[in-house]
Amino acid sequence: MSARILYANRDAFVLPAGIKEESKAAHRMSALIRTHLQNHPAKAVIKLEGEESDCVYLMVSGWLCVSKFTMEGNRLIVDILLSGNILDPASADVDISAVEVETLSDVTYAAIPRGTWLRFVDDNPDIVGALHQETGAAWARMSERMLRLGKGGAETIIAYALCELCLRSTGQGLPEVKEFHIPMNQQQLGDLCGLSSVHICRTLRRFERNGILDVSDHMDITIRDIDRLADLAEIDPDDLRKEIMPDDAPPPLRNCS
Amino acid sequence: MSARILYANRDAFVLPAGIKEESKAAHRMSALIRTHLQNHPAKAVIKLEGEESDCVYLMVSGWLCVSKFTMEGNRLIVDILLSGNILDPASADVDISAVEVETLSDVTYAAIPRGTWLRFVDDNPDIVGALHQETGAAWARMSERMLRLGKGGAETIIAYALCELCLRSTGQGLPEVKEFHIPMNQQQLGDLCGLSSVHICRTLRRFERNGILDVSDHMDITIRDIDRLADLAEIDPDDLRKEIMPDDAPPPLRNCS
DNA sequence: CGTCAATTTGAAGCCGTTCAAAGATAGTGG
DNA sequence: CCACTATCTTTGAACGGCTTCAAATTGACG
Repeated sequence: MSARILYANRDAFVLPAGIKEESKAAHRMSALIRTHLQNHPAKAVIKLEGEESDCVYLMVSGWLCVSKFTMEGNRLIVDILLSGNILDPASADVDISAVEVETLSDVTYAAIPRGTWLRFVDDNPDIVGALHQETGAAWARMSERMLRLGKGGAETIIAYALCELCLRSTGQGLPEVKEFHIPMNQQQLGDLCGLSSVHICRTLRRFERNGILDVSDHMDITIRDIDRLADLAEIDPDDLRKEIMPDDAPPPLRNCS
Repeated sequence: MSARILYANRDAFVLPAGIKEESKAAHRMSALIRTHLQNHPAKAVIKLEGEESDCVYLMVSGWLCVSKFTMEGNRLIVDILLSGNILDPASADVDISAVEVETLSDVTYAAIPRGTWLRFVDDNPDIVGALHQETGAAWARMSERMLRLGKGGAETIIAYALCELCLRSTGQGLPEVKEFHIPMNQQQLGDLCGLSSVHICRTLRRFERNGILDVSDHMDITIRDIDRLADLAEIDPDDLRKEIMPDDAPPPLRNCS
């Protein structure tokens, strides 16, 4: 059951497992996405918590963050969405978004009305496998982060967040990556880790002091000692990739203009 | 898009949105479940983290807990599964379970080989809507819990866990419920809340002292002041139900013998 | 150069953990 | 029926990690 979802930009195709690019399903998917394509600049709020929500989002490129708020206004970023990820912001009660959705960078996605999307899946059973796998991967990465949020100190949570974002955004294995960029500030990284921005700052500086990584120029991360970082994150670099990344996931594409 | 999944026991049926009980899909689903039905006693480990995993689980009755472990052996319960819930323990890398699955009570479920299940969904597009909604509900309730795990004090986390479990296990609205039972000890509730069992104990006793609820006989909860409990949990009882419970979810069934 | 946002650093305080030991409860066998 | 064991709950005391508040510093942009 290997499944693959591949988004390209202009010549967009979404290819479920084993579907030839020339197949009907591939062409229909491509058309569906192209019809609903949207671009948004960084720092745009796409959807508010509690707002009406009738679309499913298929990410094409860029960084999207999905968050929830406590009554005192504290935010937790529930998940980050990158190229290839799928989101239905609706709660069990359809039409009401359970989350806020916001761009972290320039973003391109297809916003497909839920009815259209479900009908499309109905009519193209070939993509069920790919869909199942993408859903599973999203669930797995939320679980991993949740584990560290619940048990696990600040160092573990932060190190893990960095590893996850590195893996997912570069599409490469951790050992290969030297540098990568995260389009978030310390406050947002704090919201992702359930920590105060102050503590993010302190911990990142400690990582630097200990020669684990360097941070420059608003979250340009240079990994200096991947082994110790992985230790702190409590991961096996290879295992984590297999757990949270769909098979054969393509490298993310540059933004479209 | 109202969808409904309904499990019955001997005369088992799973009914996606608007499907008549007499329809072909309903009969096939019923047959599929009945063929793969399994019973397990309480405290049985169904699946270990990292173990091979080739089945999708459809819960029929009982309480199942899904958990992950840190390297030091700390556990976090990632989700609780009740009647009607669906789980694929596999990570993105199929065949390897990302989680441990364990019974909290006597449990009945259908363990369906992943291939069989995906083929079944392929062949019965009518259930795609119901599946989508069930997946969304699972995601929504994980997000809610994650929010409180990240931001939010012990009182909020615990109060929320109680509200969620009450709603889901009784199938009733919070205001209507006077008493309900949770088949977990304080240690397990701690693992669900990311708190030590000691602190669970202290906080539950404080709730009692303040007249919010009573706990007797290993987690028989009697709600005394639902408004203050909901306040602590930071929920609106009605909203929460709509967010994390699928439409028209039937009340859970008693265990089968 | 001046303004605004983000980062950095210090100090004080609280919330939850850990360790340890004492009660409570259920199940077992004499 | 009582004694015995194992498991779970309860309570106390000390410790520590993270937060909060506040102020200083840096960096980006007009």
